[in-house]
Amino acid sequence: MPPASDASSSPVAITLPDGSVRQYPGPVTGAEIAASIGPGLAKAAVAIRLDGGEPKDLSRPIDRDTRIAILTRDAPEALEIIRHDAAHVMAEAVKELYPETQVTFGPSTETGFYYDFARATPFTPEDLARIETRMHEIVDRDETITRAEMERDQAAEFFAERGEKYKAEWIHEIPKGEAISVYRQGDFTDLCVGPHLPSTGKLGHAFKLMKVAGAYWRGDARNAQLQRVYGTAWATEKELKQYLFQLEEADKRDHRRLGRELDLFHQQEEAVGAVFWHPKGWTLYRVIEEYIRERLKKANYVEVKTPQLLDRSLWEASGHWEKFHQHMFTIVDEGEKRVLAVKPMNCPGHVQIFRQHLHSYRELPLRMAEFGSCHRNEPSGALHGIMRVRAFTQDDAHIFCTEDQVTAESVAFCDLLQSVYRDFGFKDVSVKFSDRPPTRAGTDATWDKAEAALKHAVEAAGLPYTLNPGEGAFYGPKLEFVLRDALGRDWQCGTLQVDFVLPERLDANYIGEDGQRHRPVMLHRAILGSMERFIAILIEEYAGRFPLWLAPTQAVVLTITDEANAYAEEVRAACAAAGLRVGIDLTNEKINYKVREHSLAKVPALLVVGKREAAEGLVALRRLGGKDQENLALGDAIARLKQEAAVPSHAAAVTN
RNA sequence: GCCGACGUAGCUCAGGGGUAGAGCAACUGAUUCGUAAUCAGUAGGUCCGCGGUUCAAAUCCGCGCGUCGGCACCA
Repeated sequence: MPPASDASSSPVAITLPDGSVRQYPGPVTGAEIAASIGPGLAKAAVAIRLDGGEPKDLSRPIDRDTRIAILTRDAPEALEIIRHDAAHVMAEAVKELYPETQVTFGPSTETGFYYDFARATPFTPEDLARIETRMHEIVDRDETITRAEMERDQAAEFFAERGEKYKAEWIHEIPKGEAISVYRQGDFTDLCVGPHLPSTGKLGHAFKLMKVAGAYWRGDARNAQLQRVYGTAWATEKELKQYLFQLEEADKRDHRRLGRELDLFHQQEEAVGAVFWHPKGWTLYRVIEEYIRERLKKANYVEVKTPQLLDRSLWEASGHWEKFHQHMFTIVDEGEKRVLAVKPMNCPGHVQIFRQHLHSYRELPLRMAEFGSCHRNEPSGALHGIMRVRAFTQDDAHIFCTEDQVTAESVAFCDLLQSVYRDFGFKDVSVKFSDRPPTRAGTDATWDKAEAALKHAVEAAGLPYTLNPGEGAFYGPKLEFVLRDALGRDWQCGTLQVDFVLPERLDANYIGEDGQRHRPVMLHRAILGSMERFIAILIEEYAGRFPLWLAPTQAVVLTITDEANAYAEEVRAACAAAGLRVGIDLTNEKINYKVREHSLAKVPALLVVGKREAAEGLVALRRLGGKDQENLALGDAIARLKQEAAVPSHAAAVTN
C-alpha cells in the first residue's frame, strides 16, 4: 500500500541491495517498502538497515533518498533482535503475572537474553515455568510493537508513576540531546533504544528460560541485588534444540567431571580452593611444567624459587598490602611479633633477587622465571573447580629491561606465547588490552608512557586486540590472553604487563652506559597463567582425550590369556625403556572388557597381545576411538608411538 | 561476599515422618576368553554437620559448611 503523501513531503528514492531504485511519493517505512516488493518479504522482514548502518525498526519513516537492506529472520543481525524481543516478552509476562515487579534492563546475549527484575520475593523454578508459558501466549497474541519518543521529564514521570523507579533513575543518565524512545507491546511499555520486531508473533517459539540468578543493579555490589532471569532464544526450533544438545555435550567435557572420571585430581571440603593431584593428574602437570621449562630455557630465561612467606613490610612497600591485604593469607609469628603473608604473587620476591647484585645495563634484559606457588583468599563465590582456586601455581616471569627494550621483549614474548598455545592445540585466542584502572599507583605521565609502550608492542607483535578500559593492574597496563572453556566461558590465561611502578617502589636499579643508576622496567608475564586453570582448559579442550605427548598413560599392554603374561611384561618393559608411560593389564578378564575399560579411561594406545603375538614378537595396536587394530612388530610399534609422543618443542625447530 | 538451587553407598541416582534402595564400581569364587560390559556370590551408609519440632526425622523447621549456576571480585 503506498503511503499517503502530505503537501510538505517530497518523493523518496530507495536503493535496494541489488542496485535497483524504487520511487515513493513521500516518507515511507521499511514495512511498506517490504510490502511493495512482495508479501513473502513483508512476512519475513524483521528490521531495516539504512546506508549500511545499524538495524532499525521497520516502522521508522524514511524521508530521504537512501540505500536500504531489508533484514529477514535468517540474517545474523536478526538473531540479536529476536533475543532482545524475547527479553521484552519475558518482561511483559512477568509484569502480567507479578505486577509488583519492577523491570530494569534486559539485553540480548551471545546465546539468548536476560532481564533483571526487582522483586522482594525470589522467583522459583515453578515461577520460571509459568513465565515461560505466558511468554508463549504473548507470542500467540501477536501484539503490535510500536516505538514512540518522549521528552525526558515526561518519560521519567511516566515510569515513576508506574512505580518503575529503576527506569526513572536511568532516564536521568541518558545523555542530553539523545532521543528517549519507548516501545509498547500490549499493556507493556519499556524504555529501550531498540530496534524491535514489528509484533510479538515474529519472535516465534524457539526460546527457553534457563535459570535465575542474582545480579547487582548497574553491576555494582554496593547497589541493590536484582533477580536476573536468563533465557536462550533462536530463530528456529532446530537451532534451539541444537544449542540444548551442545550444552549437554559440553557438560560431558567439564573438567570437574573428567578430573574424577580419569582420576586426575580431587578437591574436598577440608582444603577449599585447593587441588589434590592424583598420580595421573600430577604426571600431566609435570609434563606441562617440563615443557614450559624447556621453552623458557631456549628463550634465555633463568629459573628461580622464592619464599612462600614474606614479611608484611615488603607487601606494604610494593603496594599490594594496601590493595589486597583482605585477600592475603597471613600468619602472625607470636614470638617475633611479625606478620607474614603467604605470597599471593612472585614479583616482590623476584625484585629481591634482582637487588642482590648491582646490575649493569649489559645484563639486561634479565628474564627471571618461577613456577610460583601462590595463595590468594578468593571470595567463596569465585571458586570454580580448579579454574579458580585459592592455591595455584603461575608460570610466572619478570623481565627486567630498559625502556628501549620493552618493545622487542614484548614482541618476543607474544611470539613465544603463541607458539606455546599452538603446541597445545589452541588456535583462537583473544587478546584484551586493559588500561589504567581508577585506583592505581604511579603518575599519569608514567601511565601514559606504559600504555603507549604496551600498545606499540602489541601492534608490533601483529596481534588483534580489543580494548578493556580501566581493567589494568594497579601498577601497570596489561594484555590478557583469553581462552574459552567447554561451556563458552572465557578465562584469562596469559598476561603481559608493563610496570614502571614496582621497580620504583621496591628500589630496583641498574647502572647505565652513563655510569648512573637507572630504574629498570619490569615486564610481568605468564603464558599458561595458572597451571591449574590451564590444565582444566586442556582437559575440556581435548575432552580428556589428550594427544600422546600429554596423556598421563600413553599405552597399556593388554593380554588375551595369561599364557601371554610373560611376553606382555616384555612389551611393557620395552615401551618403558623407550620412555613411554605405559601400563599393563594382566587381569583375568575378556579382551572385550579390557578394551572397554581402558578406552573409557581414554588411554590413547592399547597394545593387545595373545598367543600369536607372543610367538611372533608382534603387538596388535589399537588407537583410542579406532574401530580396528593393526598388527606390528614390537619395535615398529614402539618407534611409531615414541615419535608421536615427542614433546612439540623438542620435535620442532624453536626460534624463541 | 551477595542471590538462588542442591548435598542419600566410591560413582550416577530413586525414596520423602514409621526396618535405607537400584545400577555401575569394589571384594570373593568360577570362567582362559581375539578387540567397547562373562557368570555367581559377598560386603558396603553419621542419608553434609549441629540444634529444634515429634512417640518417631534421611524426610519438617532453624543455623552452619560445602558444591553448582549467576553477580561482584580476580595483583
